Amino acid sequence: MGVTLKQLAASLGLSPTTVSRALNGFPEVNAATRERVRAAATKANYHPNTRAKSLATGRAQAIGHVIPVSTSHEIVNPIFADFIAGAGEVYSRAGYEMILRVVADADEASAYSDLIARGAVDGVMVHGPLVHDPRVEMLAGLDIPFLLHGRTSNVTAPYSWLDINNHRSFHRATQFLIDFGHRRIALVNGLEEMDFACRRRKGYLEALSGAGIEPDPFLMRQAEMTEPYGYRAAQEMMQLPDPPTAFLASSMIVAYGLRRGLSDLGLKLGRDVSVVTHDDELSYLPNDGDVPMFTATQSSVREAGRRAAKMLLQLVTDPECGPLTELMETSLVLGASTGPASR
Amino acid sequence: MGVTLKQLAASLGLSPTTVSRALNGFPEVNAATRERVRAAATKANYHPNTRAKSLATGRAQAIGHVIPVSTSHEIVNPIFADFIAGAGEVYSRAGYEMILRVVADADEASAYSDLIARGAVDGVMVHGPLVHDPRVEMLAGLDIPFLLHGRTSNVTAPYSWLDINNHRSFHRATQFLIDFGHRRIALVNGLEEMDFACRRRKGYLEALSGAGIEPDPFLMRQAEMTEPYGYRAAQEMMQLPDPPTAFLASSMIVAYGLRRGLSDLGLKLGRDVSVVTHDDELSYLPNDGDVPMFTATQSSVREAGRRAAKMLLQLVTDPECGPLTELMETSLVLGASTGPASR
DNA sequence: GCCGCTATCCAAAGCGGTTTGGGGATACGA
DNA sequence: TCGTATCCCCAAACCGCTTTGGATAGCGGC
Repeated sequence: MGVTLKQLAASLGLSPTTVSRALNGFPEVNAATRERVRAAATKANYHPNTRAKSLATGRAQAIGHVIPVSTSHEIVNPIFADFIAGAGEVYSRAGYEMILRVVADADEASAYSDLIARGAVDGVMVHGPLVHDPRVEMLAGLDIPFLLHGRTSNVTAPYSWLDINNHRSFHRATQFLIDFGHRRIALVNGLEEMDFACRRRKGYLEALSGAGIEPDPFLMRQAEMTEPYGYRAAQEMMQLPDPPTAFLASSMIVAYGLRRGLSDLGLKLGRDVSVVTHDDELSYLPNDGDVPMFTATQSSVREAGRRAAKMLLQLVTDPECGPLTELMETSLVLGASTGPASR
Repeated sequence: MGVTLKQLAASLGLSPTTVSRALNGFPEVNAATRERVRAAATKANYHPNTRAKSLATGRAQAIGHVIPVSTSHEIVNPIFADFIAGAGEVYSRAGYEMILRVVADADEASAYSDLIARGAVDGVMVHGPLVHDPRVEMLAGLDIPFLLHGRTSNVTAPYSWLDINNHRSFHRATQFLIDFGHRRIALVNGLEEMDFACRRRKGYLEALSGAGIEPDPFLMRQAEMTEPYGYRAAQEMMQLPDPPTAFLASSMIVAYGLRRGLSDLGLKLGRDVSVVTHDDELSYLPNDGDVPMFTATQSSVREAGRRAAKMLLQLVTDPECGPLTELMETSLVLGASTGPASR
């Protein structure tokens, strides 16, 4: 399907060389000829074969994304969709293809090396980094640009990443609740083997200790971020002898669960109990309006995808431009879910 | 990066031909030689270059997915993530790559034809088909296998698709509510230019008319399926002079919104008001447990992704195997959100 | 008329694989 | 001893594009 460069050249009575140069904007071709070639190309709906082109140039014009699916619970992190949508926009505009691999997390390392060894991609995006993540060192030894969405904590050598300031976000959120008089503040976190969750916890703990509040293990949870997880956390923690007066949630989904759990107990958000959540600004769970439903540390994961893609493309075009890093700050927006500690 | 076939052959004192045949399991090569080649290949971490291979064979070994992003509201449909996770599994196992394009819906047609003209893919998956969808006819003229996740209604020529029985699902769900004595049943649907939403509406209307119930335009809504949309629908419809006693929602996200809207009005699901929703079984919004929260027509979109991918691969390997179609039935599971019409 | 330049174009050699069409041993039968 | 079938292996062409290294022609200057 589709005409080839050779056919196009033959139909024009020109050599493939000239046609190639005409279309790629090289100077050594007559302006009139170039126009003639261009017209014929669009008329014949000519598009250069990607595989041939990249074989000849040595550039794949593609970026690889490997999205891990935890074998244990088979959860697909809902933020991937928005992140990828953001990144995809940038790739399309730059003429890059996005190639996606969905793999069980055990096979992730091999998925990367396979992709690279086959020359299928010019760079890779690393999703969902763990606190101790072997992938970074593996990729560092593979001589290909890569960028983490997030960071990892056990790697000393510099690498490129884009992250949000999880530590500061949760420190601020916790401090905000403390300022409102809360002292029993629960943390309903994601799995703390994930780097982002670990940093959030640290921010939370630091704010508590800054206020002289002893952390209570009964008020800290970690799990995959589903709605029922939030529900159970609310229900169970509120039955403690000394229940929390405020909750800190790691995602909107969890916050919805909290809200349901609390409202089933007859408690009203912002009056009886406070909730602050992180909000990735997923398009189908908007937290806006005149007064947002939740007080939230918010940062668009879609925008993160866009920026990360731009950074990675920069690394691809100029591998020497050094490790690129960006720390996005979140904004703490006030919603209806928080209020002063009652009692 | 990575050794080439030629280098590997040279290091073994063999010709590229023999090495290629040894690795690809052709019979005309000595068993001992084959083993020697295999060992050397794994030792050198040899992986054939994808672009070269597919250029030589003429097969791209890749499937294209074009995911549209509505320019108006910039919503990324959350079911994409799970569908793609399911499809991705199948592709990896079959040695196919998944290439993804995220485009504004206006550019969608050109995204497909570009992908195909460049020879980047062997087949394409069509997402989110509309009632009147120009893409199907376009693709039919392009001589490449394609498969719709869903169906479209204005195309007479046969084509391949995998869909759930939206009509029957919503007919059953509506009938179920009618059997419980409900007569004021609201439909909180997705955008009805989408084929799935249109079929759901038809199923709903048919069940109503079968019971001699006149549909009420005030009880029917359509919009992009966000949580606040569900919330507003509940709040506003319950203020009607003759409010609904039951709701039919097109997604879990919308159902969550309904639930919040109703509970803010002091109404309890299953007792004061009934809600039935469609449930795509997204991993982070599980609707299971001893008694699921929502009565739901359910069908795993992840499984749909797996099956669709298998069908498409079948079409790719044997283009003559004719249009393939599969209609998945949903199961109606009873949850805590429904009860007999009060009063 | 010859030289050197510039402006245009082209032939051919890759890129890294697969595949066609042999070709040299070795073994076997006559 | 020769022919021939079988087993292994290889040289070379090809996939569709880019790119190197000329080649040709036109033109002004001496």
